[in-house]
Amino acid sequence: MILKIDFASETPIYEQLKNQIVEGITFGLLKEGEQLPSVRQMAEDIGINMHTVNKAYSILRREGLVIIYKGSGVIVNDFSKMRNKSFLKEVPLLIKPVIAEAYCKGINEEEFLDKCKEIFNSIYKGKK
Amino acid sequence: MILKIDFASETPIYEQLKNQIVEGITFGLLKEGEQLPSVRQMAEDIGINMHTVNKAYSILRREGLVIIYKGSGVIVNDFSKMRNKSFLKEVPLLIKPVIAEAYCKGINEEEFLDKCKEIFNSIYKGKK
DNA sequence: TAATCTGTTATACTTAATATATAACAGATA
DNA sequence: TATCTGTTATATATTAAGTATAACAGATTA
Repeated sequence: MILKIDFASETPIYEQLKNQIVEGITFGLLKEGEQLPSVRQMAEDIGINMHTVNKAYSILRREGLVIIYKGSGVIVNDFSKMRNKSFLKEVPLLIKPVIAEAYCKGINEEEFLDKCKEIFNSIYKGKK
Repeated sequence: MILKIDFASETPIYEQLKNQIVEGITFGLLKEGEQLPSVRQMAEDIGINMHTVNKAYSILRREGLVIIYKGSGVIVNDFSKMRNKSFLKEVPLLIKPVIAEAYCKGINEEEFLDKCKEIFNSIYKGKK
């Protein structure tokens, strides 16, 4: 899996890393049970500090997306069986600002939903 | 219009303020041509610094959502005629991480799109 | 005209988040 | 026994965020 960190971005490195791993899992680039590079290896590959990687991994563990075996390594959790209903309540809080800005800039409901559907379609494509 | 700032939030104050004004415009709480409180008045109302308000206002001007008259005040721009096609390209970048996380946590396409539609419906409700 | 409002700019300061750097520790593996 | 794994601790540098004061120029109003 190829990771691209934008060092000029306002988004923190650990968050970019976390997001890309989540997307890797979602879009099928990272399979269930697959092992992630060690914190040191990942840090060396990207050219960042070990602790920055560790921060991303820890967040992923807290969210249940990976399992960390102390002394062994980090593997992708079986999220197909997972169902976190509570996150459904957070979705509106996350997308409301995006929809508001989009609407102000002349983007209508159909256009917005199409973009969402495109993303879901690329998820299904990665799964087949 | 009622503004609620969460001082314990990770989201910066100026960004919360900006988002709530954008949402105010979108959901019809702020009408076109309506004047916003001055940077000093708004700062006093919320209990924050003048510069923090100014930062939010400046961002809104850069995005074309308000017009600032130096010496006079800040008014809501006529965004009904505005169409910023370039933002349509940014939408996937903004919602992709949200969809990815939602999908990992067992939320499917229908559930996600329903949340989006609910938000759009509340926009239409505010406009009628 | 003078006073007072508006946004703007400049400077200085404090706090917190981010990221790095080293080191050491305990569990797992070869 | 080495060497890998994640983890914890400590220290440091940098940057973003927020505050505090002050001054400036344009607009408004008494």
